[in-house]
Amino acid sequence: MDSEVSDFDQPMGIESSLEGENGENAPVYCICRKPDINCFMIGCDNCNEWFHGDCINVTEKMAKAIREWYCEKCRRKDDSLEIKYRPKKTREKETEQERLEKQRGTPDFKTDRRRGSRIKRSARMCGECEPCRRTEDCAQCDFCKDMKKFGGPNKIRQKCRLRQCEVRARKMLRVRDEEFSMMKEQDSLQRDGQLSDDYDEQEMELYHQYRAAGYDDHNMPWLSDEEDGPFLDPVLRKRAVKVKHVKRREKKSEKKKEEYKSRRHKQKQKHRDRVKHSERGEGRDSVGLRQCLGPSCVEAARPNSKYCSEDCGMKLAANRIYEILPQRIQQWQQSPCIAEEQGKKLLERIRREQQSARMRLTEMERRFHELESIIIKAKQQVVQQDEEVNEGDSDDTDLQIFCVSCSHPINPKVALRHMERCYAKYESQTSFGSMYPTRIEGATRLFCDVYNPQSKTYCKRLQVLCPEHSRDPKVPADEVCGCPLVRDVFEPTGEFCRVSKRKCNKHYCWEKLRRAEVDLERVRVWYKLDELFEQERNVRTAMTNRAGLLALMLHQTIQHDPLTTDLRSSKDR
DNA sequence: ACTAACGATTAT
DNA sequence: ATAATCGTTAGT
Repeated sequence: MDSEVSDFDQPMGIESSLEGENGENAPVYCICRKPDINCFMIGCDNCNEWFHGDCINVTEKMAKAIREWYCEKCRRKDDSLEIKYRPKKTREKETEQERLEKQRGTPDFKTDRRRGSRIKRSARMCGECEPCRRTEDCAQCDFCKDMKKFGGPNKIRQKCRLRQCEVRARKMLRVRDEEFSMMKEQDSLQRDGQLSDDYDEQEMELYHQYRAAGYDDHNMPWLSDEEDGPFLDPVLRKRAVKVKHVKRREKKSEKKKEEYKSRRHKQKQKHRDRVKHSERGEGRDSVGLRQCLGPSCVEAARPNSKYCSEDCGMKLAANRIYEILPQRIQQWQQSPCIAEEQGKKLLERIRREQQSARMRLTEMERRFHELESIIIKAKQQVVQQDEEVNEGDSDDTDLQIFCVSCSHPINPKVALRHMERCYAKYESQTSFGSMYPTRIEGATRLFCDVYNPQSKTYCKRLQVLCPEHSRDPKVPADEVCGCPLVRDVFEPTGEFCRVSKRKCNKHYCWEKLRRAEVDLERVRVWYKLDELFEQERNVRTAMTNRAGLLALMLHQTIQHDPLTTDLRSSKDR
């Protein structure tokens, strides 16, 4: 939601008084053009202006139900803009507006796709500053490193420092002072670098680490590049990490000392830091141009690159592959691959399951046809006029039944009929759709698949029991019920119920239910098959990738102890 | 005053 | 169901 209670809404605490400096050049808002922000405000999703709830008669409570809000001016200018409300789940009572929306049809069926095109605004996001506009996490700040996606423990759970709003995020969450200068520098480095796109921040960071660890590319040209991480000797790599940690600690103690000094002094220090960083990071490159690392190339490298051209980079990469790959392939073939064995076993199992699923499918198709022929046969029966079925009817009359859908008391005689209709009534009020039509080859009559242009979805109920898109056909007066009669619940007698279909309360809609039973099972089998196919595909991809170029280049199997080639101990198997 | 941690809420 | 990220709090 784009409306919000501003963080100044609460009584001034320590924190907000600290942040008060943000309001120094207080901007004005709303139709009243006053700088007041100590009350509930709502932002226009078109012009981004903020409005006081009181000035435009929108309460905080109303705003809770609003998903997109547009000010009057914008709405007057552009007719297509209308305030959108969120569909309510277990929220408080429906608002008047919401109900209107509902009556107009299925209100929210994935029609709202404005995310991404617009920056969201909230209590902690002004939506306008650079950090708010940023969409990528920097992957290097402490918050990023904490994130699961960057392999962190997810303990801090704050968003990337570079994405903390300049205006509204808490100060302590924004970019830290001592890191700020470095990041800024990197930013500008990237901006005027010719190959700026090839260097993202992560790579820059790696680059810095690498420099910090004291390697010199010229001694080890093979190990000089960004993507070389995995090739580093583990010992060397460890040392690199250590160096980095030391640096961290130094930084910390430096900061502690500084806390005793004046603020002014601190800023001076910051400046010095910046100079220091730039010297270390870039100084040499900008003065003496480096030579391109391309094989036998004598050109100068392009700024921010190690090569004079893409071509040289590619050549070097190709050479690298020629050099390393044959050795890797040999290594690969030397040791048995357990994952490969397991994969094969898994594939076998999957295939067996596929086999049985297919058999089950044929069986279900057979039953499908069988049922259809039974139904055809049943229709040929003649209604038996005289025998008005009244077994047990008399003593049922004082029994009371309540409909499971509407909870009204109903006559047991018509209970089935009523409940079926009642259920259909409610069921047809909801939609059950998917974006895609069903495409199953060789399958007849499974899903309803009626297209709903409003929600752009296809109905995914079973066709035979979709009350929304198919009415039960009107029963002609002379039609027979025709339900196959059974003995002991399951054993068919070969006879059919010969009561008039309109009058038979016992077997109401029996064809529909029997068809649904079969179809449901067919759907299940199809799902199972689908799942198995996917599994098979996954296993296959894994197996192909395992000995693929990339994997061979990136990983290798090290046999730490030649005596135990196969690390599986006997008890494992 | 500050940070790490974490439950809770919201978005996807 | 999971990811993102907010507000709160205990600990330093």
